Amino acid sequence: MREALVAAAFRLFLERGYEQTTVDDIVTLAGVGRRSFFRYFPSKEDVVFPDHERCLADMTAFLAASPEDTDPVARVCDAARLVLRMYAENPDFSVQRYHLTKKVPGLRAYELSVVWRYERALAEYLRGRLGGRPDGALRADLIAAAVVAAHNNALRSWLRSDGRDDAAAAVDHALEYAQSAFGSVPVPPPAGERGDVVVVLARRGAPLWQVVREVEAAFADD
Amino acid sequence: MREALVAAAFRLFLERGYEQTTVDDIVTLAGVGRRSFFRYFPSKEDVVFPDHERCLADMTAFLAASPEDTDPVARVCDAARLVLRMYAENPDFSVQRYHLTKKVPGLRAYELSVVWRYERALAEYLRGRLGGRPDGALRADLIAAAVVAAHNNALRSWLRSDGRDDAAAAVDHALEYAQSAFGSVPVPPPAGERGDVVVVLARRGAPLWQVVREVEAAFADD
DNA sequence: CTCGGGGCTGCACTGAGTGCCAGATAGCCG
DNA sequence: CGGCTATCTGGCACTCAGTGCAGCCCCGAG
Repeated sequence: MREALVAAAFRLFLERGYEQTTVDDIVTLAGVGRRSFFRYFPSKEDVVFPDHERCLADMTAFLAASPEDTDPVARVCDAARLVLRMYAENPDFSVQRYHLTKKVPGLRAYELSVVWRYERALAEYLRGRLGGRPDGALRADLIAAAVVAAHNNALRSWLRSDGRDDAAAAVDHALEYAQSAFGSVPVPPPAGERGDVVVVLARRGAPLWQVVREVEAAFADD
Repeated sequence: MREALVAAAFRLFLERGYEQTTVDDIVTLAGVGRRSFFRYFPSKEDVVFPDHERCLADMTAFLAASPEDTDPVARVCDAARLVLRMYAENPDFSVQRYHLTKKVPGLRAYELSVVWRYERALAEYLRGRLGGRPDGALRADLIAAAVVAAHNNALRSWLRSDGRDDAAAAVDHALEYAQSAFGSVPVPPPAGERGDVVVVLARRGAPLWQVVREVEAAFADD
């Protein structure tokens, strides 16, 4: 039933556009009652993202099942890879949907709210792990945002390639980048002790005052 | 006219809730025709964010007017401060709206699409400045996402305080944090030369392999 | 005074989403 | 086999957001 509705909807969306297709069109093509559509999909937009609800549940379960001693940043990166895997499971479907959401503002808005829920899930997990730290919530939000942005960047470039590029490699590269930016917030030092590796990086061209601030920030940590 | 509609709308929204208020209610209270509402606001949601369109235009103008030799990361941070200033100009209005959007999913979704447009503006500017660099687009997206997340984190904590905290100080602190994470992508070295300051930072607890990768990345830059 | 244009209004219409009830279907028990 | 219930489905009527259209008023130009 769900599958029949999704199939009918996408046929019509691709054929004559999203806004030119009414829910009545979909249900008559699928041969079911109009009321049943809204039983399976709370809104017309939901039929375009039929598996995100399940994926979000998978992600929260994955995060909830994290061992205590894993690097939380690496863990949220792995959580993001879960989403990519969902997209990669049906490349054709994902590419079609990409072209649809690219040109329909309403769908773009809906997608944003979906992405936002993923980001909140990551941020909540990170808040739990960075809770006591100074600026823990701020760090959590920043890392979640960066991980999501890296994931989306890789995902979109994969979708733009019509699913031909290597999605996993692209997302690995992008996430490594995000991880490197926040490499300063990894596994907390074993209780009681404090980690002792403190080095400073500023790439070519960084103004000196920034480097100094970095050093101060590193030591002001606790 | 706009102001009358916004005032009437907010009175009703606060009094009996957003979804319990119809557009007809608003226009009868404001004493104008229903059709005029949709002349000023393309949708019911728009009346809740009456000044974002102008603010977005201000931000794009601000970015377009950037001198060539400014640090692009600092520039987008300043652009974000523009948005905060808009919120801070009408603290009461902002706080009321915050409580409204917090509990109405439709408004939250709308807000996300507004925030997304700000983020796109920042990312586009950064892409222009980081264009040639390796992974320029990826860096641009990451920095934009982090800056927006930092701004939102500070903004929300200010809104939760009912406008009593110091918004500017909070956002400065949050943005400095975001800036420090990406301090490695500042003003490009003067044409022809290459900067020579290369140091490495890993805060306490960072695994060594990550530090090594940072060093490699720093030198693989060009 | 007349004419033309811009803003305002009312009206009628489409389409999304909801509540309600009736019919079908499947499974379970006697 | 018959009946009973729970769940799924279909149809109907309704609300409300959003749009196109046509008329209206007001105001300035000639």
